[in-house]
Amino acid sequence: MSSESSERPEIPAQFDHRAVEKSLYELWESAGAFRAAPERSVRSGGTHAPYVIVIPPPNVTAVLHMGHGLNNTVQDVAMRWRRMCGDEALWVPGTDHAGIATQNVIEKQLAKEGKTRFDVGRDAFVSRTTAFVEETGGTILQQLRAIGASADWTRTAYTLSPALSRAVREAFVRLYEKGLIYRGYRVIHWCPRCLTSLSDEEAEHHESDGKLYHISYPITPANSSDEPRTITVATTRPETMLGDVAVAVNPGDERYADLIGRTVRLPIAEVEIPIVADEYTDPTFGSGAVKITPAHDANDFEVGQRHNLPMPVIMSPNGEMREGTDAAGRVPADLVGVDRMEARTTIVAQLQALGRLVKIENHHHSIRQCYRCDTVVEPRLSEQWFVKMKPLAEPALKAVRERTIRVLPERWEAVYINWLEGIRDWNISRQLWWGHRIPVWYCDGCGKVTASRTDVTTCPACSGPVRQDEDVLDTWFSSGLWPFSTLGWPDDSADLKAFYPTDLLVTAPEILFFWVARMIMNGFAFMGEAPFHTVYLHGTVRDTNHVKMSKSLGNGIDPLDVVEQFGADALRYTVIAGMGLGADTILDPKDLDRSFAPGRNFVTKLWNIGRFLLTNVGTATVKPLEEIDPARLTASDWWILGRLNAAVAACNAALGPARPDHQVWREEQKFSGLRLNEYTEAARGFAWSELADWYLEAVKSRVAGGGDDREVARAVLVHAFDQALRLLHPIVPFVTEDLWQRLPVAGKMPSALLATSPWPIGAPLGGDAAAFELVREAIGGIRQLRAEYNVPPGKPLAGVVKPGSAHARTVLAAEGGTIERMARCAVTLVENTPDEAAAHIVLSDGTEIMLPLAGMVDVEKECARLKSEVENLDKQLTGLRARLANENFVARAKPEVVQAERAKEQEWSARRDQLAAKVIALCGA
RNA sequence: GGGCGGUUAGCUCAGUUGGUUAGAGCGCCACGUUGACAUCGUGGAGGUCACAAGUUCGAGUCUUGUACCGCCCA
Repeated sequence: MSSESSERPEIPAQFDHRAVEKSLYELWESAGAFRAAPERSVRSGGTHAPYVIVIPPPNVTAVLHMGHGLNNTVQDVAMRWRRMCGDEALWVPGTDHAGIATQNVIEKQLAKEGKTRFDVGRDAFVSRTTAFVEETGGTILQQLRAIGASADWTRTAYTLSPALSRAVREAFVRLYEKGLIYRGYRVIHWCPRCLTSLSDEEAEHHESDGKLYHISYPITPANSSDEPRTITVATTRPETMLGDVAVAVNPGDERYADLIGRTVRLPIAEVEIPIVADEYTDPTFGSGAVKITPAHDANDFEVGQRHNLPMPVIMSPNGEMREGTDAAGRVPADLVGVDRMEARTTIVAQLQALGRLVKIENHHHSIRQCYRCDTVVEPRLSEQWFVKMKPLAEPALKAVRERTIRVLPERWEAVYINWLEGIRDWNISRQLWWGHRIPVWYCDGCGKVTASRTDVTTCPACSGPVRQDEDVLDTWFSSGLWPFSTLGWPDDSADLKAFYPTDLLVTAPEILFFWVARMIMNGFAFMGEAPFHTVYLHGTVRDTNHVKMSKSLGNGIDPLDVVEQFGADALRYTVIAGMGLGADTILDPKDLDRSFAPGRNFVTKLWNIGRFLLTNVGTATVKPLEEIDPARLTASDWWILGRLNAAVAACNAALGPARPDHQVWREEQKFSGLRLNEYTEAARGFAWSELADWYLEAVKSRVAGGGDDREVARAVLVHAFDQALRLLHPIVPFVTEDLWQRLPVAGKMPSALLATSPWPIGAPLGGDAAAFELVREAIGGIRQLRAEYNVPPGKPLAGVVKPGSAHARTVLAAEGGTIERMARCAVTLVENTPDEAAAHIVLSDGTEIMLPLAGMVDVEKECARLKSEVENLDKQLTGLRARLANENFVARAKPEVVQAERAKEQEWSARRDQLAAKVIALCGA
């Protein structure tokens, strides 16, 4: 035995993720592997192309769930891939102050103490919330480390930090100065529970089975002899009738033509309101007459404006019936203070008693609910700040249409364009206390309104006292600045120069409008450039019933449980391998073992490959492949190097291109890349199905032996494994780094990390990678016969082989040992196979293998098997020949297709004849 | 009501400009521990690509329609 046998390293039998993940993460972090340096970016005179991702900032109160797990794993795969490719990779982490969500958390705390925020007051409330965030706010970022997220933590951002708050003020004031922010009275979406207005996006549509109430309003007689008449209106919200100011009919509707200009007496409220003509009224819906409630319906508001109608508000902010602006005398005493839902029941009963209720129909429609608390949204007239969106949307539309920005999967581009084309102004006022207070000051003395980057204490016009707007900005206003506010904007910072624009944005389609579109608009508005060139929208994590996972439904999976049980790598591998572009991820919260089996199994397999390889290779330094004389490489060596090249190419094709060549995506590249499942399959297939299943087996005896060939085998083996680990590192960073650290590679610095090692590059191949395919086919054939004849896998066999060519003879002679070991079958090369009772197989190149299997071969069975194979080939050949006989095919198909079909015909028919001859010899038929 | 998407193996999904006998993982069946790995190995079964019509030499792939499911918007 050589001295190296005593240098077998100790490798644990199992990869103990609990013991190593934390220390590996600390190793990366302490080495600064995730830290980006602006001076290295080519934009700042450096030599590295920057590759930047800004994290979709999780809510500061959030804890990690599978949605975060998936989202951040995708980003980390991209980051680690680009880092290894030599980019100056920057992943900016951070959190979002999440106005409504965070305020809700603190309000719930207060409720437990029997208090409301109004009891404690604004300042105390904000202090309390700030303290809460300081205490718990870093939780989710800490949790991201557990799944291996390679973010640059030195750049951790927070939307409500002083720096980012300054960016918010700058953005607000700039838009205000350009006239793109204005204040106005509108019917907005109001959440009576959160007590704030919502944007269109925050008021979500939900299908619901409601009722359509038909109510007759008595028409006021023109004179005493006038017949009593009524007009019937249809509504889903009868309680709003107290705020009715008109009945509208379509001007072309003959049924009502003579009534236009008359008035009706509104029941219950007992006020006189006009009948007006307006195109808005759909004559085919309901009765063709519609009640107009301008303060509680956005469409009615517009009708009201057109006809100069009053706009009485008949509900209080918390959704109780109450006389508000312009509503004096409209709400009867018995309804005051009654909740709007209860008021509906009461009013319907009263209408019935009055004989005014004509009928009630079932009506399927969609109603808006608050995206935070699901409360039915109340349209409500109020004064709010708005962003004028049309001018901002134009460059954002253009960018996608002209391929500066691509959205994957492709179908979301259509959704994005459709939304931007119909964009409406954005209500950015929130009647909350937690958030960026609107930087506008009012002077009650002279009426001056001042928007300012710095706090205003006295009126710039009259020096009188001023008061700041009470409201805060929509959280999405600040997150919309994220790609540049996190890099130091509005300062002309080194980071901004080096890293803006960013590259990739990874998120869920739900926030395409909320966030992605607004970042794009802001990118153009404030930076003059798109904030990123690629938007990658991934699917949703669901349970086996396809229900979205959520804490409240109890069907969630805690990623940290998964990490604890199976390791971060298993979690990552499972979600990445199973993720088609834009496809949902289905996991079973009741069976984590099964759900995460793909990842767990793969990590175990990879560990075992490494363990075997390392113990057999030993600790002595392995020569780099370049120092090995190519003439010494065997068929299996060339084969695995060829497969490696193919795997590298497949991984690159699945992942890239990383960025457009010249700012704009070429049409043919626009939707390519980021096929993470394909990438995973290519890397997995190489490591498992090729390296482990074939090469490792083929090379075993060479590595166990001694002499020069052992050096060759060690060099090829370690090279192939090293490259495999690199390909796999972005997916399973921990186990690959652990194994890679143990590789006895020559010249490797002790401080070297796989995380910052170069991504594999395919190398030109100097030998025949295909020769070994014949060996694999021979082994497969023998194994198949073994299984068919129920020959135990352990029982050695002796086979006779007639090579199909001189080349095959050479290969089989050289690799006979491999076949013997892998198929447990010694092979003897012959000129002609004897015609005796035996099991046969013919390989694609015509090589015949015969296993005598004395006493085991059932001649009848073997004949049947061979005959069925001949029949099968005949069937295939019939189709193939028909195609080739078709003049149209030969004339119109591409030449290379025809050529391939001809070659196939040759091969199949030769094989068929060979098998048919076998049948005659063996079965005499 | 408008728009978009999906329907491929028992399950979850791939399938690039139309071109071999449509793939992977999990699950299933049979056999198997010769120590890298039973979280494994070897072999295998399983699909008229939702349905109908059309274009084409050729359709899972393109066109139209139908059914069912889902998403976005009003």
